[in-house]
Amino acid sequence: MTKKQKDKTTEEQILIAAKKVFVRDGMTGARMQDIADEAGINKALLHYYFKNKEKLFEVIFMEAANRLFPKINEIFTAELPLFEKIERFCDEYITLVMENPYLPLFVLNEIHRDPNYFLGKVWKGKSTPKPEKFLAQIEAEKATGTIKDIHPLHLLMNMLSMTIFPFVAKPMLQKNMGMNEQQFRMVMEQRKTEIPRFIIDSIKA
Amino acid sequence: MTKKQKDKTTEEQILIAAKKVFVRDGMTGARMQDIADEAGINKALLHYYFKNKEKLFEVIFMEAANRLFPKINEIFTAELPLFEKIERFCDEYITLVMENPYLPLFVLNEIHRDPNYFLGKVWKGKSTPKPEKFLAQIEAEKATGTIKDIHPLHLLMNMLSMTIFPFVAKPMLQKNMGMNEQQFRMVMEQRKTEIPRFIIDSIKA
DNA sequence: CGTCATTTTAACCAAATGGTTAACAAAAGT
DNA sequence: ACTTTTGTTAACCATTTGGTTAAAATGACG
Repeated sequence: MTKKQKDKTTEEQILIAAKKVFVRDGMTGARMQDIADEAGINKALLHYYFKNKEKLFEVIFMEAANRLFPKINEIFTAELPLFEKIERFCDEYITLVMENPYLPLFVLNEIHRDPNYFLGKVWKGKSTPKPEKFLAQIEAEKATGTIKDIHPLHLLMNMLSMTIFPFVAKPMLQKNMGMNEQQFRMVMEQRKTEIPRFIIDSIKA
Repeated sequence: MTKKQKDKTTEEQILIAAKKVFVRDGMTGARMQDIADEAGINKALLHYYFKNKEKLFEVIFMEAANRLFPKINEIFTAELPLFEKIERFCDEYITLVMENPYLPLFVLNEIHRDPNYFLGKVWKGKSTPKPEKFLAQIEAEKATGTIKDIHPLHLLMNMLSMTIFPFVAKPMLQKNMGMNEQQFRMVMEQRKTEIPRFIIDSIKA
């Protein structure tokens, strides 16, 4: 290609395949051959486009992490009333993750596998979350008497838990409670409003 | 040994080592050599006590699953007022998982890796959860007017999420929010009472 | 066309890994 | 004591796996 043709087809194919396999099997479980097969190409071609497994993984992981974390960080920095912040976060985050329901488990998993890699690659400079502002906002609302005396950190953890956990536990919910794809989507759709309602009911003075 | 001596030292050593390695690296990531090293024995001895990796894994996984699930099921079947049920569950479950903080991620992970294995081995006969009773109890409380009109399934999911998720996200919380082991323990200790308070504040009429 | 860079492939390689074998040590049973 | 069973080890094997090589297509461009 002279400069940059429109058809990155092969590289794109690889990235799509790699994402699928990595998210499904994790860094250790993923096999280069599987990715090659999934992309419909030769295994050597993988190393032609991406030097090695680690490099390829990094691209996929970074893309996943950079999709999940900035949205969380938004609620820390946004200039919005607390309740509205909570409502928008739950709605937007569930919408976001709905497109890739297995991303959270994948990311959590890899952080668990190598916390320092995560710290160095993802957290370095880029969108470093500053919870302080959000926590301070909660303290402020407590002072003005709009919400009860709840510990800010727990409120934050509660919101994140209720929003993210169902995705992490998705296979269990499906196998255990006999939830099919359709039902899962419906329940998560409900949770966009159920979680904020649940939280606000709990903390409003 | 004549019948069953008191020193199952070797087998116990293996199980301790296997648990450590499997929970840390998962089924695919775990290496038999690592387990052998961790147990301070020869690799062949592993296969002497446990036929193969899968068999050894099964023992570890089943033990983990059978530690985590029955407690959840308890809240479905227990004969207790709703609020008390919630309080006791959060307290007991956090206490339980605190002893093995990485078990939830491990189990969730393996269910994700092979949902049918989980369904067949763990869910088969043994302690099959019946959420119906718990959900019915919530409906009943709604009818008597002690709690608001919340969807039972969401209440259940909320409680499980807030209780379990922090353990799944533990490495992230530690690396991100700069939480050390001591702080994590303290926060989880608080959550034993914070979560029930949060829930009850939200749903009590 | 012919040349040069880019893309793609088949064959290959070294290391890692799950698992086996056969021999050896230590008890247990007699 | 000696025979048998149980526990343990070093060496080995077959397969898998990430990665390389060299050659063949493919295409850009004069």
